[in-house]
Amino acid sequence: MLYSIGEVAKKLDISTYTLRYYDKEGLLPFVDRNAAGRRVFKDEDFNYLETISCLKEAGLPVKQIASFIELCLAGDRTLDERYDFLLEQETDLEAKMASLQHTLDFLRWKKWYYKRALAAGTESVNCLPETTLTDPAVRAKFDQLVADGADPKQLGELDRT
Amino acid sequence: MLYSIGEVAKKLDISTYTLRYYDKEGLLPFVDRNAAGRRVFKDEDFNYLETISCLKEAGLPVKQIASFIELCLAGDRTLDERYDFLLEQETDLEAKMASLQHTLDFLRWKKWYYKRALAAGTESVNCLPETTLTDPAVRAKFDQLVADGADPKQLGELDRT
DNA sequence: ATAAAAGTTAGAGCTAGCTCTAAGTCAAGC
DNA sequence: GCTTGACTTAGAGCTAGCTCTAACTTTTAT
Repeated sequence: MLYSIGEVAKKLDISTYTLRYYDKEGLLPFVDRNAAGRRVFKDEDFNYLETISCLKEAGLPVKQIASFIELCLAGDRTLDERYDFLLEQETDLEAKMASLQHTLDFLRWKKWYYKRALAAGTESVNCLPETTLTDPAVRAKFDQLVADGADPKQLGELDRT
Repeated sequence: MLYSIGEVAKKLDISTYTLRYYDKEGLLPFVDRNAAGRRVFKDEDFNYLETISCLKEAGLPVKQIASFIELCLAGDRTLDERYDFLLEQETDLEAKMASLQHTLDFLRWKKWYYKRALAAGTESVNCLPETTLTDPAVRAKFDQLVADGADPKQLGELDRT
């Protein structure tokens, strides 16, 4: 099976502009051309496209993805380099996810903070007297609930019955 | 305690340029000025700065963060809006993390793929005969190992003794 | 045979998020 | 009193990643 750039764009739900931009940046050196100079995608190209979209999702800049694709096309002598590259991306992504988990923890603490404020009708229930500084005891209370096994997501959940 | 823009920049490990840019974009309306017009940060401002850096980490555009900060300064009448905002960010971030988990799964499958290729000395062990299409049976094997309880991270780990 | 749809290139334009420069003010140390 | 360094503003400049335009060619449908 062969596919035009428009068909590929539709399948991957991206614009033909973007695909041509990727090609220009060296992400699609594997794409063939027909006699008229039009891009012709093959079934096996979707292997590469899947890899590209994965690396993009992981947050890699286009140039780095291009150099990985280049390694792929260079044949079996770059197998170890490709493995190392993927290992590095795995490590980076694990770090990123850990960081996002902290961000999520923060959002949940703040949700609980606002749930308390809503119940009291005022944010000041969470603050030290006469200030807008968060009362460390309030934060400690939240941490304690979580340490005692409460689900941080549900702790901040509002009853809207 | 009061802090200059330079001190805050050092504490947060960002540039003073960036802090002024944030101010220009409305992220720091809470920062006071001294008689000479210089920015003066208070201890309680770090509450906001922590929130800002959390929302940035979550991937929110600066303008959206600015509108949340505006809500915060508007007082108790916006408590419910602020709660809803955080709830939405939590939902979005959960979706994002799920998507990154898929990306990580893909990287680990590819690591295993290359581990196999390295062991054989050639990528073709993973492909259908006479093609560069990944053999579905190879992929299925990996999925089976994971389904049987193997750690996808360790499956692709290389022995480098 | 011709009109519409889809492809091609080169290159301009756009947005977000910084990052820096220029010209000037202010504060601290010698 | 003078230099050094940190601050101020307005606005220019930069990069990444698209996104689109213009001018042209090819393919498809009527």
